[in-house]
Amino acid sequence: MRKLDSARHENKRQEILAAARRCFERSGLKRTSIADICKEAGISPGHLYHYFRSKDEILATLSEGWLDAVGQRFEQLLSREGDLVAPLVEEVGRLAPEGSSAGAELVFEMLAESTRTPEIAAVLRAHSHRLRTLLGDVLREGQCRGSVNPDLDPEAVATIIIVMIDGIKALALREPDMNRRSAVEMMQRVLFTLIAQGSPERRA
Amino acid sequence: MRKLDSARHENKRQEILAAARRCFERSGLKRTSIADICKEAGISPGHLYHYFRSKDEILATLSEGWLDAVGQRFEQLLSREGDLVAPLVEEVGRLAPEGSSAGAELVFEMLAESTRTPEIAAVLRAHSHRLRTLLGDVLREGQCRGSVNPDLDPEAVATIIIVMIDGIKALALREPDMNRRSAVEMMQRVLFTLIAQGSPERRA
Amino acid sequence: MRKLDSARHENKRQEILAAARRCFERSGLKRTSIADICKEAGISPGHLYHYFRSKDEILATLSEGWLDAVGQRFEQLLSREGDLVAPLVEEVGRLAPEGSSAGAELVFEMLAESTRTPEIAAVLRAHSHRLRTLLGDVLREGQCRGSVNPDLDPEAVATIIIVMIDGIKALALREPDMNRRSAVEMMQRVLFTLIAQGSPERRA
Amino acid sequence: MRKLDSARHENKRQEILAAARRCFERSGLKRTSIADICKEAGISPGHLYHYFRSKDEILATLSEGWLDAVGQRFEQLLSREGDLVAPLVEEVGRLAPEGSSAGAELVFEMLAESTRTPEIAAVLRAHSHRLRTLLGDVLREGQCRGSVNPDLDPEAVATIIIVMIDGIKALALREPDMNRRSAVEMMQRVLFTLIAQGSPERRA
DNA sequence: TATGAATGAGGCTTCATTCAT
DNA sequence: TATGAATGAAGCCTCATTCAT
Repeated sequence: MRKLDSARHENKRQEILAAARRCFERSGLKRTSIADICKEAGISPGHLYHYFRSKDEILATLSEGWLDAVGQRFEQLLSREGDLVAPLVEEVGRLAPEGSSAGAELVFEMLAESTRTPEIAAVLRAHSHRLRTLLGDVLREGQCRGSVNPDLDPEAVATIIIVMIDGIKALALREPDMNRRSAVEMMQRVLFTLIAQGSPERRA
Repeated sequence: MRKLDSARHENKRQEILAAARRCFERSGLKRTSIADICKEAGISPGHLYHYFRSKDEILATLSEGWLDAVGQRFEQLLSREGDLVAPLVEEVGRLAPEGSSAGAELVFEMLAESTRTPEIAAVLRAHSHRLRTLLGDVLREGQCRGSVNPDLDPEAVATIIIVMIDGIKALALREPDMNRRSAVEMMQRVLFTLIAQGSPERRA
Repeated sequence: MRKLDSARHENKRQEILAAARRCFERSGLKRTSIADICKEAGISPGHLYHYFRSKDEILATLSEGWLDAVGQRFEQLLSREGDLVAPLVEEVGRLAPEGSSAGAELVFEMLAESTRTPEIAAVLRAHSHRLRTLLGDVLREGQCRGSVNPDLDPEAVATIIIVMIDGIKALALREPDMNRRSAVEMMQRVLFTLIAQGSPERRA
Repeated sequence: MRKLDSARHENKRQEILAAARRCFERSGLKRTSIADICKEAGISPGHLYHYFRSKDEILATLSEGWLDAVGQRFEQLLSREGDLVAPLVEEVGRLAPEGSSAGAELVFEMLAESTRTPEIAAVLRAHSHRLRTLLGDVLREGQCRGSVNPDLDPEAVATIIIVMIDGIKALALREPDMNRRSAVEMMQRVLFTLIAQGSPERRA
């Protein structure tokens, strides 16, 4: 009984989160009202408060799940065989939103909010840490396997990668009509040059 | 007579803009109400509308001025003698917010808003274009002077630089406590390697 | 359960409409604020928006209901036996506001607004059409029964009647203290002469 | 000196009135702000208060002048030779706004306001009286000349005419797209039949 | 678990009018 | 005579949240 109920509860929670996500992506954080989310989720305003204590909690929960997904993709890299550099660079390129700006606005709205909402700041920080750790692990593994330049500091490179990912998302918003392909490719080349093991005299 | 009056008008406008900027930086775009700005500027709620037609117009004006400032710094590069690569890389590094996050939130809030507010999108797009042109000019000039790798496409590199600048600002918000020095330095190194023409042993 | 709830909802809607109507009649369209209506209805300012999307919607709904009532009175004429001319003329006379100006101001405020508010214009136009159709039907029926002059164009006469009704309402506002009885009677006589079939010497 | 000044003053007053009229006709009574009038008149908001004590005073003054014009047209009828009925009916028909609704909204906005603004009520009442007197005079003169039915009460007929004029203006707002020609003609025919002395078989 | 009625503060903006110059 | 800066109350509407059922 309990199990069932809590499973049901969790289900509904996820449904609401999904609805919230759709709303946020459609209309933005601030422009999405609780009423909007309820309508999208097909529940009543009052009922939502059985599942979440506040709008902020919805956002926080949502963000965690959403950022988790990004993390997972990098985690999978580790389980691959052979060269890691190419797949890593590939994966970074894939994060560049191709057509739409995906949920990039949401990230930026969160970044903007983070100075004033500690919970959001915490979520973002946690995600950064995790992503850096993951990327660091990948790079370290790459160094073991000999495909990544052993002179590099994995964490610093990981940070560079994070910077680039955010930067490209920003670009997608700054110039939605731009063909970002060439920029992304050049960025991938830069990254490849930076990471790949090769003629060691090219780098310090 | 006229001059004086319109000077006064312009003065007040600037005062209000300054007040708005303080408010935006203190509380964020959406959390700042017209009333807040008026209080900060020491005027009555209605009076603000003698100077600006709407909250959006305030933001747009503010942004233009603010983004202009960034543009000017790059413009000055062009008037320099000798090598342009080092100063350029230097300048990019300087945009990495050292202690506070400067007005970075504002940019991200604007990026977040841009999907839904065409005016803001226009401002951001215009700034991107201008910045890319400026950076492109600097790089081209560098190619003429022989300090920049002539094989590079100036516009593509300019785009990379913009991506990096935004990315670093995001980083400053993601991890405010982080020592970003090393990350910035590494990024500068990457940039230098990308741009600079010639013997790689020139750099550490 | 459902039924009950939506009945309740409808009830409250009607209460609010009634309150709005009282306010409009007391203070006029533009001088009545949402706050006034809420106070009159005994609800909070925000709550009104559960029932109506805007002040305009309130007006439109109100008007429809109100204009419907007028329409019904003419509809009933059709179900009568015998002569239709006298009852019709009677009914028109009854529309002349006796003591107070009833809701005449409201109509005129709507007429004044109609040039600038398409929704209101639509309501008024729809009502005119409906009224003309109704009156036309009555007149046609009268022609069948032989009491209405068969040479008349029912629609044109219907239009004349509408003109007279509006004109009398205007008169009630132009000269509230005037004894409108004689004017109304003369107008009825004119109408009768115009419509009625038969010996012309019957009327002066 | 005085004369000149007060002539100038009067001039400016008229200019402002003209500007106000344009604004009122363009945007309606309530939607026209003092600022709008000032812009249209090319003066500053503060300055307007040298010429008029309030917005209401502007409206009152304007209305007087405007309604005067209508009065004058009927006054001229009296100075005509011969038959008065045809010209009178003609004149009434001319008041039916052909294409645009002219300033009809303004009248109705005033009618709507009149219940709550005694000054406006007074203006409207005065105008009604004057118009009735004028029309009464015309009709009486017609009776003397033998072209108007001597059995009629001139004041009552005058009232009917006023009613019809207002009613047609309302019609022009109710159905702006309607071809009002036939309605107006029928109304003129009705009026003619009512007023004219003589063989009743002349008209349908 | 579920509803939706209800709140009330707060947001942006407008505007008639006054006042210093 | 003329300006336009300045006021502040009010208007319409939104919305996160609570509460009775």
